[in-house]
Amino acid sequence: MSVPGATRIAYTPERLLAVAVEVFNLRGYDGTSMEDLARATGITKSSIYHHVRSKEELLRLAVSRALDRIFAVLDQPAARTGRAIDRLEHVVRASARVLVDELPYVTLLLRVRGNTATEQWALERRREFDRVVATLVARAVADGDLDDTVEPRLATRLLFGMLNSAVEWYEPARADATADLGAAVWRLASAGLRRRPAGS
Amino acid sequence: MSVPGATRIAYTPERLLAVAVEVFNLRGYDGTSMEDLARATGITKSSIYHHVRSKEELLRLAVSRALDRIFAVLDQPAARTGRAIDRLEHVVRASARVLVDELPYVTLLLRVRGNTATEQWALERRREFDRVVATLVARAVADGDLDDTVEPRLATRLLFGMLNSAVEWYEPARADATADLGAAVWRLASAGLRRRPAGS
DNA sequence: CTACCTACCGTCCGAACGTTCGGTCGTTTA
DNA sequence: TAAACGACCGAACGTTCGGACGGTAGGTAG
Repeated sequence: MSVPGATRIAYTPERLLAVAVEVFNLRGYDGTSMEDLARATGITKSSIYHHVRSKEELLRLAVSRALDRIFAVLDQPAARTGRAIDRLEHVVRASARVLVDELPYVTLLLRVRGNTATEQWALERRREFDRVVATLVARAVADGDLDDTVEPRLATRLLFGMLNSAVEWYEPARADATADLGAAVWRLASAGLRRRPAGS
Repeated sequence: MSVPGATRIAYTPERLLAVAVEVFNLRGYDGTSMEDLARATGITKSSIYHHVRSKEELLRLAVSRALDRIFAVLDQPAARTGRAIDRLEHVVRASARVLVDELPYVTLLLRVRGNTATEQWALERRREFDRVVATLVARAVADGDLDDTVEPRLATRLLFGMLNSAVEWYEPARADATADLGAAVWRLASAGLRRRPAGS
């Protein structure tokens, strides 16, 4: 932690995690060996075990981080008060911001398959998030703001399927038309792609 | 395992593949051992090698099947002639049908990460499909059928992100509101979820 | 100087991995 | 009836896996 100019940069669990998550996303968690991590970090396998207890702990730290940020969205004032449709819009836009800001961690979270206890816990929390959003959609339908032929659970899945697909193609480096992912998703989901016949 | 009265049902590569793909989707390809497959098939590891050359061959057979069906969509007449917007609608609906009909194979295809040569080839073919669809979207914009603020590549990714997310939640057994996945996806993508102010 | 700490390394372990091999057994063919 | 075949098995192969262990270099504190 001391900063004596040009000495070796020591690993913290945080920095180690960042490297590990990149490799996990490249090769898949199961497809990544501790040797792969050693190569990517520049330290040996045994040194990694100085910082973390196990390979699975790295996974747990990563998905916890992603889940914490995502659930924090639901606690924001704009997600808790006001008209359901506006709360929904806020959740979509804020989730998109989390996805972009924490891209590697969210990516890993969305690829979890349920092999270990950690992964099953992650899946359960994701389902919980979906349930909350589906409730929001249902209220927006009841309010008359969403088409009443919309099935809330289906709409939620398509909406977040669209948003979450970004982990497969979003490139933070490129400052292209996808500057605001949340805006693009919300626009498509609420108004559709089709050209409006007349004004507005 | 054999019951005295009944004749033994022998495995074909096809039947073996069906079982293997189910397990791959449950545990992930890298997370599945040949022992896992042996347990799931009821024959031994060595017997599996009587039918297929390697574990990777099972993956190749599976993703080939999915890719063949998906690319067949682009060759259908309705995808090759007519107004771009109608061709696009057909591609979405027909892709949805393929996704549902070949759910396990498409699921596996969409989870491929590029670890082996087989996987990289699968990724490249998927990109090719996306390119064709993006061209279709661009033409529909040029025709004035899609909003001209729509960025073709982004729209394509969101559209198919939405559709492809179905592999994570679609249950063929349940005959619920998602009877026609393609219709639901196309409806959301073209018109959006929002309630229209007045008639139509 | 000594004692101690943190970050790291080299070496090793048992288990599990994908794959191979020699062989068995019931059915089909000649 | 004898030969051939297809489907399968048990045991083992060399390799790689996640992880353990005993060290050591260098900074800091007394």
